[in-house]
Amino acid sequence: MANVKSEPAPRPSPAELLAILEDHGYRPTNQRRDVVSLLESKEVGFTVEELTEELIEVGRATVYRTVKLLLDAGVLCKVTLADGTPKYIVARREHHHHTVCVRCDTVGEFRSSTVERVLRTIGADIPGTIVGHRMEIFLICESCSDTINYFR
Amino acid sequence: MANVKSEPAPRPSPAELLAILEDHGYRPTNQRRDVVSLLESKEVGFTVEELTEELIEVGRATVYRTVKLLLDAGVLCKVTLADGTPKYIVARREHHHHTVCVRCDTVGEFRSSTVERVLRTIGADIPGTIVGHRMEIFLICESCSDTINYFR
DNA sequence: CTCATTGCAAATGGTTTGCATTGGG
DNA sequence: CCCAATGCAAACCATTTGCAATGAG
Repeated sequence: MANVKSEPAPRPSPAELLAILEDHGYRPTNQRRDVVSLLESKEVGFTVEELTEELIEVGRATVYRTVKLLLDAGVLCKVTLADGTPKYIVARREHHHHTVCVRCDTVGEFRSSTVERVLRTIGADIPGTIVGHRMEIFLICESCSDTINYFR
Repeated sequence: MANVKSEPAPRPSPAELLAILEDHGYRPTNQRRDVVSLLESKEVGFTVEELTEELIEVGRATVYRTVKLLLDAGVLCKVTLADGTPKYIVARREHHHHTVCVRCDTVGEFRSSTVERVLRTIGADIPGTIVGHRMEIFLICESCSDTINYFR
């Protein structure tokens, strides 16, 4: 218990996301507005392809460009599933890690001060200057284990 | 200190790698022999493209197929660099994590019983059944920080 | 003789880019 | 008016696949 926070934290609103882009010097165009608005409905991790399908009015390249801007701004995270395919999620926290369900690919977010502390400790034993880390926990989520799957 | 082992452990020899493939029911063909032999000279993490360039006598598809067999057999690991590009390394240990130098992309290996213990503890606080994890530590390795780089 | 393995080239998935066009500030 | 931003299609990178040819047991 404690030390692990996996409760959903408040997510930035579309307006806030747009403001973040403006802070980085990018214009709040209609296309960018459309992309960040759509993000509001994305809860579990999505692909860029999904975005482009729902945003027929925005060119694929623009969607990718906007996703990249948001990635650079730190408001989106790219998560690599166990099989290597990429998904994106809207970040709720500054620094965090991801959980990925190996059955349904749902991506979650958690942070643990214990992990951070341990990593700092470990750092002392690893040659070089540590500048960051990444961690994913693979699991079978509750709704997947609740579902008795007769076909597996 | 202690608890973190980052010293190079003995690596499987080409003959051992080939034997592992045979154990999995795959024939020790000349192409596979060539691939595993080349692995012996690979210390810091390599791309499949590098392998194909040095193995002009082996078809690209065969190199990829062999890499996949070795990946499945657990003797190769795929590591995703900070920028998303994939590299491969020959695994020295059963379960371990990777360090990646953000300057030179050199991939290292380490394991830490502390990390494993902490992850088990955290598991109790995360909903679902944990089936695995992945972790990368990004750093600036010693030779990169030793090198004063006038061009950065 | 047969089936695993190979090589080629084409297809794939995810993403980026060149370039001419558009549209806010 | 100008430059940031866009859309399109082509390029790109890592990887996979279909299929006919090969080759080892």
